[in-house]
Order: sequence, then structure tokens, then C-alpha cells
Amino acid sequence: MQGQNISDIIEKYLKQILADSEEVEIRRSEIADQFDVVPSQINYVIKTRFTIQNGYVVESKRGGGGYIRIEKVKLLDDIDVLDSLIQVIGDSVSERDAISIIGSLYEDDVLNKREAGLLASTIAKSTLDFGERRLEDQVRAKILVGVLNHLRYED
Amino acid sequence: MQGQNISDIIEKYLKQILADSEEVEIRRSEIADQFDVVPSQINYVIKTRFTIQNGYVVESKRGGGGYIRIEKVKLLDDIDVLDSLIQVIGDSVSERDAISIIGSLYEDDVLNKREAGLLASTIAKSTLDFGERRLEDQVRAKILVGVLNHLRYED
DNA sequence: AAATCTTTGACTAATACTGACTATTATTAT
DNA sequence: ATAATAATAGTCAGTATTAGTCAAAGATTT
Repeated sequence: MQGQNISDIIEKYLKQILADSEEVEIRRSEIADQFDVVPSQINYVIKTRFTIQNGYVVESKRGGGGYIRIEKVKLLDDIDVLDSLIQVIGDSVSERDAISIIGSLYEDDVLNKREAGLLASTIAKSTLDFGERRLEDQVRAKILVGVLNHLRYED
Repeated sequence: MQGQNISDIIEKYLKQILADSEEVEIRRSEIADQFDVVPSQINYVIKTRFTIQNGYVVESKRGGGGYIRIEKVKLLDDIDVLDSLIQVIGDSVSERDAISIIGSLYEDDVLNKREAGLLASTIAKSTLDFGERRLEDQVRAKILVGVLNHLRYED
């Protein structure tokens, strides 16, 4: 039974709340005060323990009335497929390959026809017309990876 | 759970009225008095929450009998609205504005929740993380315009 | 000893709020 | 008519209030 450092304790505290409710909303400085740590440690706890891989989505707002909200989401079953697709894409992908990836997601019923069409429009050559092929392919990779990461969970 | 700051509360108040009627017309000083804020904060609320990206058009008049009128519009139904939206996007758009636009399309029933979520993932800051803000905003603009054009000619 | 994880704080970024000053329109006085 | 005054809204820059980043220092594990 290790895990007595303050980050683990804060993690436990937040997860206890999340055991009862779908989400938890905090004011960063309040939690920091409560556990007597600097505010940025809250960011550390979130970054290391409330990742999307663990099934958490985090939103925040700065300024007056600011907050950090952690939401527990249901992870999908076929995460391995997404992971391997992300690996295949790497940091650069052609329009042709991207279209075929979207097509296979459609074949696998991960996306329906309209969703596939929408996503195709985001990665189309005509949409991403920087006059620079290398950049275009890199941008397309980022978009696809972003989508695949989103598909890890349901809303 | 959120909505702690007074701007959010004023926003909510105005949108509540707009839920029933096509438009709302206010006297700036009255609303400012009602919520105990300085008049210019009403401008702040409008400028940050009732933009064309959010699906609102605002008109006003100064002098005696002056007013501020907020009208809800549908982004895709009206060519002029769509044109001014694309003009506002230009070749660069922030994540916040892009999210607003996608949210407006959802409210207009152009997109369902899942589609909006997918598109949001394509333009998210976390997705388009070149370490260069200018490029990030430019890419986002291209993606959004690509999607808007796709939606315009979808059927 | 090296590698990894945790803690800290200085600096940055985003959002909200305020008030002095400006601009516009309507009304009243001359 | 024209000018002065009143009654509105707009702008902008400064301050306040939050959260985020990052690298260095410290602690723990391997």
C-alpha cells in the first residue's frame, strides 16, 4: 500500500467525488489551499492521473469564476484499433491514406456516412491548401489523430 | 455547476428571453443597474457571448430612446449570414470562436451532438499543437471553412 | 548512481471587470 | 434653423482574477 505522497492523496480525493457523480468541478486555488500545495501541483496531478487513457476529460476556464472540470467518460472497447491507427498515421499522412482510414472506420461502423463525409472535408487537399505538401500532410495527421483520440470515449 | 461570474449570469438571462422570442431589445443602463455592473460590461458580455460566431446579430442606437437589440440567426440558412461568418473567420480563427461556431451549428440542428464533438476534436488546441499560435489559428480557419462549404453543398 | 517521479515557483495566458473618455442621436433653447 | 444640452451606447486601456507552462530542485525507486 504505497502512495502516500500528496499527489496520490489529491488524486484519491477527486476520484472519491467522481465515484458518486459524473464530474467534479474545482477551483484550482481552493484545492491547492486545502492540501497545502502550490496551485500548479493540481495541474501535475491532473496531467499524470486524469488522462484520456484513464477515461477522464478535463476542461477549464481562466479568469474570474474560473474552474477546472474533470469528467469521467466511458472508454470504448476497441481502443487497440485506435492505437494502431494512430501509430500508422505517425506525424504525416497523405490525403489518399487518410481517406482510406476514414473509410475503414466507416466499414467498421465506428463512423456513419455523414460523419465520414464531414471528416473527409476537414482533411481534403482542397481544404488544407497551404502550397506546401509536407505541412499539409502533417496537419492532416494531427487532425486524424485528434479525431481518433476523441473516438476513444463516448459523450 | 458553472456560471459563477456575473457575465455568465447576464448571458443566461438574455438567452432565456431569446429562447421564447426571436430577438431581445434592452436599454444598456437598465440591465447594468439590474445586475449591478457598469454599463460597459454589457458591451463586454455582448462582445464575448453574442457574436456572429455564436449565431447572434446585434444592432444598437445611441441617444434618447437608444437600445441594444440582439437577434438570433441561423448560420447556414441565410447566405448573408454565412458570408459574414466566413468573412469573420478569414484566414485565422481562435479555438474559442471555432467552438462557438460549431456550437451554433448544433443549436441550429445542422449538426447533432456527436458530429459537433467530432468536429470540435479536429480544431481543438490540443489537436493542432504546432508550437506556433499563428499557424494553429490559420489551420483551424481552413478546416472550418472546409466544413462550412461541405455543409452548404451537402444535399 | 541513474532514472523516474514529485514538488515548487517564476513567468505566461486567458478571462472578467471597471471607469474615463468618445461618439451618436434626440430634445430643448435661442 | 442652429446651437446647446441631455441621453443614450461604444471603445479602450488598465486592473483583477483566475488557470497553464516549464524548468529546476528535491525525493524516491530501480
